[in-house]
Amino acid sequence: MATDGTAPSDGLASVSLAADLSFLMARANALSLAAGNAALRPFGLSVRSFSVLALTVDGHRPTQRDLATFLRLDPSQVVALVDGLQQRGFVERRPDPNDRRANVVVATGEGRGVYSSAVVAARAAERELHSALDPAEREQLAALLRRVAFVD
Amino acid sequence: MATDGTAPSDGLASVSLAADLSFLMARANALSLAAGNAALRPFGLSVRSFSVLALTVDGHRPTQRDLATFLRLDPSQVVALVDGLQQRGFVERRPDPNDRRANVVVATGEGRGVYSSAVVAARAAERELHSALDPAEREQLAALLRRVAFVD
DNA sequence: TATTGTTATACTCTATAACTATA
DNA sequence: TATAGTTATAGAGTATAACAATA
Repeated sequence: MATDGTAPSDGLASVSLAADLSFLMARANALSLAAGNAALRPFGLSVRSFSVLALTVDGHRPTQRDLATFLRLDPSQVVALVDGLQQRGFVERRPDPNDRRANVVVATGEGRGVYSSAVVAARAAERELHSALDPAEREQLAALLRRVAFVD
Repeated sequence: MATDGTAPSDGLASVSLAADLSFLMARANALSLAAGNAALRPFGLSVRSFSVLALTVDGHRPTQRDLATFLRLDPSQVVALVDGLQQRGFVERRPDPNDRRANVVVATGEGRGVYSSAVVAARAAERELHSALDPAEREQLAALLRRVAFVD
């Protein structure tokens, strides 16, 4: 392709890198992240803060440490994320009755309301991004990713 | 699970977020990025700089603009990446004979040597990360990701 | 002694705007 | 008028170390 010495415009897609799982994953994730953040911005959320909110709205009462472990974040990052959500009135810190060192993070009524709207927008953006795949393929992709993401 | 009001240790895996394609992709990519960077560090490379080097070693003569477009990076980021690779003697900037504004980026002999070692380490790290999948499943994952990553 | 949340710091990554030289 | 490369800068995101309160 470029054996003639000319600069290709988009022939790069034929390079070995394009067969690289890591590269494909990075590229797909970049698109996913951008679409997710764009969809969540009107709600004052990012993919990151949405993830924290999602973990507090359906009956779980995670400590900040639980959030850090599950989201693979440093505890200091969770502090900043919970600060942001608390300032907007979406979550509250409550003392953990089982451990006086720990804070349990719970969604407020307002937080649950914002989440229920935001999750619809996020799912729509996700479907849009994966419109090249049919529902069965989407489930197949999720199953494969789950096995890679949760090897532990 | 937490309907009794106690804080779960890892029950978060049952939350709706874990079924979220974007979340799974972000998590899988984070693992992939960490493994890739660790594997490439001994060569003085990161996943990012490795990608640039890979695009210059097999006969292509991309301009910096080509690199930015294909890697979905801002041109200013490509400047910094090429600077780093050039300082290590892995690539050179050459004037583009077809456009005096543009630089063509070409790998040096040393750059090609480092790449051929680094790509082995990167592929090994990738296989290790995806050890939960058999070869057919890995190809299936790559095919699905390719269709999401290259919708264009 | 070890752990939870916190603060502080630094380093990478990302996004943006402006400038120059060419087209 | 638009494009390639560059510079500068500011904002995210990430990683690390240290500290007070508690286990």
